[in-house]
Amino acid sequence: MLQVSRKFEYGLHAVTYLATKGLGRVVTVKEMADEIGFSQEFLSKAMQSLKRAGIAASVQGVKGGYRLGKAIEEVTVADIALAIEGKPHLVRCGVKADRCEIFSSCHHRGYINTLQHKIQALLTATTIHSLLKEIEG
Amino acid sequence: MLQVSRKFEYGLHAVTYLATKGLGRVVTVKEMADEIGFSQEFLSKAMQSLKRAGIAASVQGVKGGYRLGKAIEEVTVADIALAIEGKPHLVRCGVKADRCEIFSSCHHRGYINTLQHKIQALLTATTIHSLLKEIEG
DNA sequence: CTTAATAGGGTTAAAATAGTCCTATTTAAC
DNA sequence: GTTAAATAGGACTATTTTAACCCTATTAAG
Repeated sequence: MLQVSRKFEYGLHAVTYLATKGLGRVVTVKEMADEIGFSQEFLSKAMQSLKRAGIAASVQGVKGGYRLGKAIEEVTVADIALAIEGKPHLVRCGVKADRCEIFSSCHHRGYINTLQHKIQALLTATTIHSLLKEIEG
Repeated sequence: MLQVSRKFEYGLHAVTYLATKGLGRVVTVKEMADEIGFSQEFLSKAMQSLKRAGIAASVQGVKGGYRLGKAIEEVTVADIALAIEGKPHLVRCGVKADRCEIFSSCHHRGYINTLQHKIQALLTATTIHSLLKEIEG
C-alpha cells in the first residue's frame, strides 16, 4: 500500500542528481547508474519516461546524455509519478455494477476519490526543490 | 504507484458498511460480501486484520459477526492501512551501501522519508467519518 | 450435538513489477 | 565515411506481490 515503485525511486533519484551534480552539462545514464548503484538498463527506461514528460531533456549521440528539462523548482513529485507510472488510478471499484443500487457504491467511489484527490494535491504541492531544501535547511 | 490494494479497499468498504448499515447489531462477513459483491473468504481476512487492530470487534459462534470496535470518528484511513497492510514502507533505498558516501544517498533517504511523513500525516488526519461527511454534505 | 459463525494456516493462481536482451538511431571524433 | 558512444524503444523473462481458494479448528446458540 502506498509504496513507491523502484522505477519511480530511480526517476526521483535521477532528477535530484541532475539538479545537484548535473548542472551545466549533460549526464549519461551510465554515470548515474554507476554513481548511484542502479541498473543502467532500467534507469534508462525511467529517463526515457522523464524525457517524454519534459522533466528531462536529452542529447543523443556520443557526448550525449540528459539534463533537466525544466527548472527544478517547477518539478513536483506528482509530475514524476505521472511521467513514470501513468495516471494514478487509486480507485478500483470492486463492487459489481448490478449491486450499485443496493449499497452506497457511489459513496464508496466518491470517498475513495476524495482520498485520491487529497493525496494528489499533496504530491502536486510538493516540489523536488522543496524536499531538497527541507533536508538541507 | 500509490494504488490501494484490494484488501485495503475491502476493509475500507466494510468499515463504512458497519458504520452505516451495521449500527446496533453484528454483521456477518457473508452479508457484507453478498451485499457489496466481494469475495467472502478474502473479506474475512481483511476483517480479521481490522479486528486485531481494534477497528472492528467480533462475536464468535452462531449469530456472530462484526461490529465497529471504536467510534467511526476515531477511525482514520491510516489506521485501516496500518491494520491491513502493515507499516507503510514507502522508502526502499536501492542505493548500494558502499556507495552511500559517493552520492547524497542520505539526502535521498531523507527526502523520500519527508514525502512519506507528509502522506502519512494526510492519512492520519483523514477519518472515515470525515470522508463520508464530505460526500453527503 | 448440530449448525453457523469467526480464526487462521497453507497452497495456488493471476497480475504487476523489475530486469534483461537485442536492435535501431543519432552524432562526435577520427 | 567509419567507428564508437550514447539515447530510443520493442520484446521477452524472471521475480515478487497480490488475490483468491481450500481446509481445519474453535466458538457459541439453539
